[in-house]
Amino acid sequence: MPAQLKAPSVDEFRTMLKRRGLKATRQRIAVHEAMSALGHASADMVCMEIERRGGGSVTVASVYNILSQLADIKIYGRRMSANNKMYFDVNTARHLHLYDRENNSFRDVTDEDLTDLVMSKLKRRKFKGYTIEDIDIQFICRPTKRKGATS
Amino acid sequence: MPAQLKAPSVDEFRTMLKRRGLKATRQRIAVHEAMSALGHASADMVCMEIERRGGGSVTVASVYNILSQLADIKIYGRRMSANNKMYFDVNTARHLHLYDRENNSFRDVTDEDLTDLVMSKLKRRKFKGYTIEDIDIQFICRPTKRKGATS
DNA sequence: GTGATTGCAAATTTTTTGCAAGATA
DNA sequence: TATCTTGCAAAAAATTTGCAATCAC
Repeated sequence: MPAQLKAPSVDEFRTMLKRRGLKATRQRIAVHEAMSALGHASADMVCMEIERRGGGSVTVASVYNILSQLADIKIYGRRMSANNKMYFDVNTARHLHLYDRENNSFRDVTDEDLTDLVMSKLKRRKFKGYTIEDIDIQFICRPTKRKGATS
Repeated sequence: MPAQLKAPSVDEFRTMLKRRGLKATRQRIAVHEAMSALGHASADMVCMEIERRGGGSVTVASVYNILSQLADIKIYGRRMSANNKMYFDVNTARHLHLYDRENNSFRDVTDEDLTDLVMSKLKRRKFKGYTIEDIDIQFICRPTKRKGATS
């Protein structure tokens, strides 16, 4: 079963911020704690998660700004979802994704072999005029229906 | 060089519509002609393309509705872009994509081998609770800078 | 203290919806 | 003609921005 990758601890996160010259504000820490719990989330999901855990809230606008700033400096990753929302990924280590198109949710999939395979095949392909920065592999799935399933 | 896949001709498109019991309206044909020229596009891009080629315009709202309807019945595909816009793909045949993150544009990449490889590897992986419907492989690229390039 | 950061509210941008008017089969 | 479609305008949803107030260092 594909386990979720582990997110950087709050301490590690603080260090990452410091290294970039960013301040460890209550809001940024709250966002990271929410993201650690969620794995992959959109701004409003992060907001709700922060509320849910109590201890002060953060404006949606700030959450947006924080998330995209963290993604810009590659502490988080960006994921595009089919429901017109920007999702962020707490983990930047290379991995694949399983996208549940019904619930618009992501799960991590680790498969070194597959990634390596694709990468090595790739070396043989050059796309004129472009530099490949990353490869995104995603399994588009639907939850398997089963009787008696509790939604 | 990765050639763009060929889109269904207008006649083929008419047939596809008929098969689904949809009427071949001026607007739908215009959308398809624009999509054929563009390959991958968002609603507003389609709108502009329709204007550009003259011969009557179509409302953005209608373009949205037409595109998503066509995607729902799998005549078109949906692509998620990094700029928070829904892109549509005139072609539904399985293929890979090159995503230009600078211009937010897509190009088709055909690579039977790679696709087959991934598919066969995949058969060995089962994700409990999910049915895999599709695999999305995308190369995230940036245009290679070159001197004297005309933007 | 001081510059970085957030809150708030308002502006943008993208997508969706309701319903009358218009077009297609 | 009967129904499916579109236009229009307005609503909803998602994201961005400006600036004063606040906080971390």
